[in-house]
Parts: sequence; C-alpha cells; structure tokens
Amino acid sequence: MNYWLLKSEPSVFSLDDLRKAPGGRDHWDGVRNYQARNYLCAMAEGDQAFFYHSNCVRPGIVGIVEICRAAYPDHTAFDPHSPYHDPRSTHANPRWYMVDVRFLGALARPVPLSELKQHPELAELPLVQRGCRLSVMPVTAAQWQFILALAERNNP
DNA sequence: GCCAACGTTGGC
DNA sequence: GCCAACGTTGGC
Repeated sequence: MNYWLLKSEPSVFSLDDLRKAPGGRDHWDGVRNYQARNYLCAMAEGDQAFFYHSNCVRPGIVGIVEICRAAYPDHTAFDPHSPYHDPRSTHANPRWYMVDVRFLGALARPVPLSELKQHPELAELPLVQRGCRLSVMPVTAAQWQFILALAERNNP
C-alpha cells in the first residue's frame, strides 16, 4: 500500500464536504497538471492519502482518505460547461484522470504547513519545498507515520 | 490582494 | 528546441 497527499482549497471542496458526501465518497476531479496526473494514475485501491487544505487561513493537513477507485478518465474535461473543460482530452484519448476517494477521518489535530516545515524528517516532502505547486504527491511510510505522530501531540 | 515561483504555450 | 510571455498556484 502506498501513501499520498491531496491538496484542495476548502472553499471549493473541503474535508467536511467529503465527509458529508453520500457514503463519504466522491471523485477527485480537476487535476490538470501532468506530474499530478501521473501520481493519480499510480494510485491503487486501498492506498491512503492525507487531505490538505490549501489557499486558506490555516493551510495544513486535516484528514485522511482512502483511494476507493483507481484512476479513470476525468469526465469534467469532456464537459464544455465545466471549469475544468479541456477540448484536447477526448473519450478516445483521455488526457486527464481522476480517482475516487472515501473519507476515513479527521486528524485528532490538524497539522499546519508552518509546523510541517519545522521538521527535518519532512524535508523531502514536496509539499514543504520551495515554490511547490504540486497538488498530488507521494508520501513515504516514514513521513506518513511521522505526521500521524505529530497530529497526536497536543502541543506542537 | 500581493507577488514569487512555477508550468504551459507558441513564435521563431 | 529555445525562451519570452502568459496564466496559475498558493503562502503570506
């Protein structure tokens, strides 16, 4: 099993939105970056991912989700009315993909980006690196466990 | 809202 | 294939 991190702007789609979705499941659509897409396509059912809130007052990791369906074509790219429409993606030759995710839980304590940046153990995590704009990224088992332990601490 | 950093586009 | 221009991301 592999671990990942998924970024989302909470004003667009928050962890709470996923929790309240039917079955706690939803599509992870709208990824329009090749590297992020390649990571989406590398995901397997049963993998787990951190849910990260970006572009908000307190950017940070807030919860955990499970990948419940491996990558398949992102249909929002085919829809001319979608903000994610991309005419270069066709049914015959899809350019963009999405996975389905399922809410597993909120962290006992959200771990803000400012705190993640303070730990040398996480220096290799793309999220904390300069100018990182990647919205889907791998997390090593060691990083995963370290972050879970951080979330269990009452005082950062 | 500012702006640095980045990815993409397209002329050449 | 280079690279300037442009649009986007996302922390602050």
